[in-house]
Amino acid sequence: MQHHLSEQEIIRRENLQELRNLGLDPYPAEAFPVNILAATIRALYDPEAGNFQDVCLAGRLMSSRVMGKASFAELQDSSGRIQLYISRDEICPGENKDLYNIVYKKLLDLGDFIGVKGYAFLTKTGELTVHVTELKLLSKSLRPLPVVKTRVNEETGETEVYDAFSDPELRYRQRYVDLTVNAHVKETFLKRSRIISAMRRYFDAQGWLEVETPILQPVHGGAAARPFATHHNTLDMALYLRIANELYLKRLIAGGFDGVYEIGKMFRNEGMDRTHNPEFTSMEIYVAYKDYEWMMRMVEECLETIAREVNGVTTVQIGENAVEFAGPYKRLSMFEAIQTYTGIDVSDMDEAQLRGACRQLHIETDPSMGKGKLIDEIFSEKVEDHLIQPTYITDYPVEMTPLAKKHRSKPGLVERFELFVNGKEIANAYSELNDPIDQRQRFEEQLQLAARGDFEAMAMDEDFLRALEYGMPPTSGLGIGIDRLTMMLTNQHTIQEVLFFPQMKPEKAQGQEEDATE
RNA sequence: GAUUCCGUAGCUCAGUCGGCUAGAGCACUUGACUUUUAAUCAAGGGGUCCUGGGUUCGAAUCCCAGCGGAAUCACCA
Repeated sequence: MQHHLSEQEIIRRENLQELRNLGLDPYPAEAFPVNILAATIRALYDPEAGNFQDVCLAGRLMSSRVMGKASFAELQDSSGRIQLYISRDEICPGENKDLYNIVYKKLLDLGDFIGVKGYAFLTKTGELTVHVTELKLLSKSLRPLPVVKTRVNEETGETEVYDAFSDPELRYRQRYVDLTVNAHVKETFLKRSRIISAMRRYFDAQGWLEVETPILQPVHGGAAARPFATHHNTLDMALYLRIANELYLKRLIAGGFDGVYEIGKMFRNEGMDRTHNPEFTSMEIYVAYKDYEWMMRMVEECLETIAREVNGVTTVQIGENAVEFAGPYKRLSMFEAIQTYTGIDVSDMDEAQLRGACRQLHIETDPSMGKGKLIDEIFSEKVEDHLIQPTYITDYPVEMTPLAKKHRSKPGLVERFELFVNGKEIANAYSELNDPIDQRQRFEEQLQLAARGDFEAMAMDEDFLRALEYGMPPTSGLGIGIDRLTMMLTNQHTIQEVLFFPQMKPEKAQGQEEDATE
């Protein structure tokens, strides 16, 4: 249904028709022979050499200052903006001045895609400018973009922004507008893309294989979370959108691959906030014949490489903190960390003693919590916030971690680490449990937790157990939350700022059917 | 899910002890101007004050409900 047109939209549609009446196609089909980006000219123009004398570029018309028979305008392409100088007699060499007087001055609107040919020069105020010799409309814009203006304050030297397009709802719902008018937004997403490609390059260079595993899973396993449920009509069976891919990747290690990794979406039917979106991107990797000690060294090298490739340096400013991603990272066992920040030694406590410790620390508990969960509560309440510089927390209680191998020397613990940066977990890794009998027992303990009311307890996966029974080599596995990592490396503090299209409520509540899934 | 705050022009925002025709800047329209740059100058148009009820002689303003959003808190990455 057509929305109510504003005055400015009506004018743009009239301009569109007027262009057609003049025989100009507002949406021409043919390619435009772009040969340069604005940023390239800006970086390499040399007034002495007089280079860039035959440029052809295209983008949106973002501002226009008409001064009679000459105009200055700004063109914005994928790389940024550059000023245009448009002189009437230059683009209209003959008697007919319509292209300038009518098409350019009256029928073009801000936001239109145009193509120009011309040559670079410096104006007498020193602004790098493309002197336009040819001008062509490439695509008409029918809605006005927000006009964001900036000025450099001469006293402070800071760039001041006027009329910023800043409403988060509008920015997320209309990301195309956000990307067009807010240059820093584009920068964040470019970095996100570079983070993923740098990670992929690093893994590929080690000879590990990128794989894809099912998103639709009959048994949701590999993590503690509530899934989205769906239904396959032909098979007439329940399927779940994956909450993790861990158990499938380990099947592939059992199948004989030395290293496999997957970068992909996971789906969890849980709350949404500044750090959680229902679908998010995770990287999981499994490497045979390795352990979690080896994995810690690998993660250090990998993150240092990524930080360097994305930001050029290994130090990242995250809010108030300068975080150093070059390894080696500090290591603390979970019990050491709790002792350090609470003064309490929980290493030998039973469930009742742990409840007492929680009371002492003013941490709420409920009866469904087992020993592992109680320790986890103390840790997240009292320790996490202190872990600013990259820190490995190692050796978790076995109750918390049903898929990790028991510690080689510390009874009751597993060989697991999580990496914390700026008070948040960004990686989780184990020496993977490959003893099928132990694994079956762990699943059974999870079933008991589920019976006590823990919704997040894992389900038994018989096929995975069958794979382990055939045999899986000793393996170390790692998961990294790509969105969280991106937030850190780009200094963004909401997940919505690193997702192009964060999940939102429907735009119009009226006339929308609510799904009866609650 | 809980609490607090917000919703006025295309954009950013003023405007509430309830009171005349709801304002500003940018954007838009008309005109002037051949090296400007938040271009300038002159004139002009543009509003479901989120929606629906209520109180009142009178509601953008007060009350109730709803919708949408933000922040903080709780849980999962």
